[in-house]
Parts: sequence; structure tokens; C-alpha cells
Amino acid sequence: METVVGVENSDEWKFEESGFFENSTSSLSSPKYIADPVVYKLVRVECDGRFVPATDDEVMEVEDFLVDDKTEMLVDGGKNAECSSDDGLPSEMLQLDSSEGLPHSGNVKADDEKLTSSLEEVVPSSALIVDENCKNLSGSIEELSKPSDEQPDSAPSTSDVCNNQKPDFYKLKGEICLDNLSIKELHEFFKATFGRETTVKDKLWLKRRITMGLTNSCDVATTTFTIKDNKLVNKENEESCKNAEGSVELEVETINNSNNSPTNCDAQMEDHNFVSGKRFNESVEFDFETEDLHAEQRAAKRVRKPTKRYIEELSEAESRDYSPKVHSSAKHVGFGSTSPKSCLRPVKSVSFNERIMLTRLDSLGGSGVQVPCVSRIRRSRPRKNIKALMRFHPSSVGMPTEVVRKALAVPSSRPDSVLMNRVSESISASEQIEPLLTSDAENDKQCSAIDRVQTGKSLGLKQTDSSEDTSDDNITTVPTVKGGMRRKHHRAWTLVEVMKLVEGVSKCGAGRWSEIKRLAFASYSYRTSVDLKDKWRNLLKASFAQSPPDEGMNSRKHASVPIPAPILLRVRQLAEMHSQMPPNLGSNSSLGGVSGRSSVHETRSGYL
DNA sequence: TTTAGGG
DNA sequence: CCCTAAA
Repeated sequence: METVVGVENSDEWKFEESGFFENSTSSLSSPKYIADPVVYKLVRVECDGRFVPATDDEVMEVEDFLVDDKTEMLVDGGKNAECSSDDGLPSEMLQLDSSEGLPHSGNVKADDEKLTSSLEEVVPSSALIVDENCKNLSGSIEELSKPSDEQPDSAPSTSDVCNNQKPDFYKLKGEICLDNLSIKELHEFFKATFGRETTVKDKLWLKRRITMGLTNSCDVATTTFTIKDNKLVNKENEESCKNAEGSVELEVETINNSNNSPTNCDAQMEDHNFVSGKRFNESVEFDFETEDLHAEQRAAKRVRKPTKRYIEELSEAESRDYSPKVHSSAKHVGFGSTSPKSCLRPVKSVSFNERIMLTRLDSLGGSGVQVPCVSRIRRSRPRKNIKALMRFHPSSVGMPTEVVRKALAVPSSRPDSVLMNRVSESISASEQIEPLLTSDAENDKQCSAIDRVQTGKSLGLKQTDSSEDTSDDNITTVPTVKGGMRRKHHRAWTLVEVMKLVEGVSKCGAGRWSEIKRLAFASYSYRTSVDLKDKWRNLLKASFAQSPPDEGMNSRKHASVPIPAPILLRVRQLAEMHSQMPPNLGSNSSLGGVSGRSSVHETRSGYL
């Protein structure tokens, strides 16, 4: 039995490492540190723990994998291209074929055909929609943007807007203003955005991080953090970005070159320029999240001996995000991007629950500390049928747990208070050795995924739930009286997720939830298409509800961050485009004033 | 299996 | 979120 794992090796791919380490210590606030310092080399780990160099095929697979990654960055638009250039990538990687506005990288070779076609699939469709509605949009946007404004444009003492001590950062005339937020607020915002806590105290870091998440861009200024319509304002390079992205005009955006001037906010509202709109790039956001872990550590302290927990978390993040073992890695899935040649190595060849001890040169404070790294296999809850089975044989629960755990020599790292989880994990682990135990559902999926990959048509399906585990470790499932299983914890929707959803709807149209699920939420396996639908329903409600999460509840104590007005605005636009406005609340929402507030028990659909 | 809608 | 009917 053997497995392919990633091992750090800083020599393998020149362009990956070039220039990084020089920068890593000095430029925490520079876009340069976006690149991940770790470069993997493929090796096989035999049962006895020996490392065996990977075969060329394997290496190739991963190379494609990486190239795709880079390509996606390019696809993401000009901003990233610039960013990438800072990373010292070969210039050929950065060239865009201006005739098509599509990336043609010398490194991409065969793959870029597929990529290109997939892009063409996506881009024109959005362009179509836009073309049809561009006029309407331009008209309605101004209309719509008003009701969502608390204060009319009558110069809301712009200094207030940006310099207020307690600004309503989420609805400043449709912008998100991260400036002047307290650390605590930033932490909240961070959590709402990424669904993950952070301990970083560095305001600048937090702001950049959030901004990057919200803009899906790594090109974030270090001076001011005002996000409008999911994009950062105050970009000098917007022009070039627009050109690079072609003529897809979608969102309202303002060009504003002055930095943080008090007039910014006003000007932003008045000057409605249409620039290219969204791009779909999971990888960017995804990378951010994982990179957070690294940067966080760096920012948090100096050189601290990594704690056990750190090691675990780090490894978890990596086995989820970087390890080639995570086949058609989730981070490569997304709109406008495909991973035509994901790693095909079947899960079953992976030695289950074998904790491979490795070390990686972690750039802890740039000091190059050797950090042990445990690589572990997915831990996921069992599929429904398994759980259902267990439900009918509760008495046998204890047995399989023990047996399986012993058999697999799973370190009892966690208390057994969560027996169910334990069993779940063990069982899902056993699936990997004993295919007979598995329902064919998963196998089929894997096969079909492979098939699609081989036909080059793959959308980069993630390997069923290979990355689900870590992320859903926390959501325990609980048996209900009626015999059903219910997810115990509502997984809070993060801003990023909401944005993905909105984008997904704009691409695929509301209703095609499974499509959206596959394309935009492939890496969020805990969101079912039904979840998406429900969330959209809520978003709709929220967006048409009178002026977003209103002042009424002044209690600054909202545990969750309100959905930013610009997003709601977009939801509303999309809803109108799809003529799926909620009854009664039609376009008269602008006149109605405080018409009814429809539902008092409108709960908190306007929040995350 | 996926969607739509009610609870 | 869950459940279910209907497609």
C-alpha cells in the first residue's frame, strides 16, 4: 500500500519559489506574500514509511495541477496578473491574449484549450445576460441604490462616512468600509467573511484579508479599505484590469484615484462607471483561507515552537488544500476554470488513517522552522445510508468503533464523548480499505468523475467528499425523534459563500441549484443544493425587505455581520432579471417607504 | 435526482 | 434547516 503525499521541496519548481523567501520576511503587507512558500514534491510513501520518488506520471499530474492553479489566477483577471508578476513568475505566464481576452500561457499547453473553451462557455453567457439588461441595470441601479441608503446623497458629511468612529461599515452607501474598525469588529467581520475565527491582532492584516476575500482579488491596497460592489475602490490599475477582462460590463464601479479623500464616498456614488464584473475564482478565495493559517501564524508571534494543535491544524489545512492526495482538489473547482487533469489516484490506494510524519519548512516568521506535519486521511461522517444503518443497530455501535479503531490503529486523539463521530470516522475510513462496505454511491461518483476527467470534460469535480471532512468536523449530526438525521449546528453562511451564491445565480440563473452547487460550491460540500435554494430565498427576502438590516436594531451586538448592501442590491437585480420578485414587494419598494415591513418575524434573513 | 415550496 | 411532493 502506498500513497502519494506532498513533501516540501523548495527546489522543484523554480518559478514557485523564485523571489519568495527574500520577500517573505519583509513584506507582510505586500501582495508578494500571496504565493505560498511551500512547494511540494511528489513522493510515494510505502507502508514501511519509506519515501519513494514519484513516477513521472504522478509528477506530471501535479504539474498540471499547479499550472492550472496559476492559470486560474490569470483567468481571475488583471488584478491577479499583476499580483502574480510580483511573485516572480515567468512573464510568459502573465501574458494575456488580447484578441480573446483569454489567457494563453506558455506553460499551459494542452490544457489551455480546455480552459479556453470552458471560459467561453462562461463568459459569453454572462455577457449575454448583461447585454440584455445592461440598460435596465444602469437605470435601476441608481434607483435601487437609493432605498438602500440610509442617508440620501446629500453629502452625508463624507467625513462621517469614512472617518466615523463607529461607522456602519457594511452599508455605507453600498460600500463596505473597513477603515476605522476596531480589532474586535474586524474579527467579527473576518469570521463572517471566512467562517473562521482569527486571532491576528494586526488591523492591517485583517483588513487586507477581508478585503481580499470580498473582492476575490489579491491586489489589495494597503492604504484604504473600502469595498464597493465586491470590489475595492481606489485602484489605480482599474483601467488595465478592465481591459484585460474584456468588455463584459456588469457592475457599478467607480474609478477613483484619490486616496481616502473625504470626497471619495460621494464621488463613488455619483460616478457610475460600468466596468467588468465578477469573475469566478474559487481558488483565490480558497487560497486566502488556507494561506491565512500560515500568515496568521507569522503575524501572531515570532518564532514559537509549534504547538501540537498548530501542527494538527496546519496539517489539516494542507491535507485538505494542497496535498495532491486531494484529487481533483476542490480549490480548482469553479466557474470559468477547470482542472482537466486532476490527479486520478484512487482514494483506495491511500493507506487509511496512516499518519505520515513529515516535516516541512514552515516559514514561521520567515525563520525556517522545521515543523512536523502529520498527513492524515479524510475524516468524514458517513453517508446517510450508513448512518441509517447504525440507527437500527445502536447496540452494535460500540463494537465497530473499537474494532475498527484497533484495526486501523487510529490514535485516540479525541475523547470518545463524541461516539457517533468516532464511529463515523472509523467507518468512513474502513470504506477505504473495504470497498465492499461502501455503498456504490461514492464509487460511482468517483468513477464518473474519473470518466469525465478522462474525456476532458470534467468540471473538476471534487472527489466526492474528500475535503468535506475537516470542514465539517464540527457539524455533528443528531438523530431526531422521527428517525431522521438533523444537522445539529447551522453552519453560518459566510460572506464569501453568499457572494458565491449570488454569482452562481447570476451565472446559472436561480433555480439551477445543483448546477450552482457543482460549480461554485464544490468545495463546500456541506452546502446542499437545497441549502443554496433556501439561502437564496432568504437573500431574496432580505434584499427586498425595506432598507437592509436597518438601524432599528441599534444593538451593536449582532453576532453576525449583516449582509452588505451591495450584495443585497445584486440579489435584487438578479431577482428582477429573473422576474422572481417576491409578490407584493415588487419594484415599488422604492416608493413604499416603510410599507409594512412585511414581516415582523422576518427573522434575520438579512444577516449571515 | 433535482426543484419548488411549506413548515 | 427539514421534509415532501412533483417532475
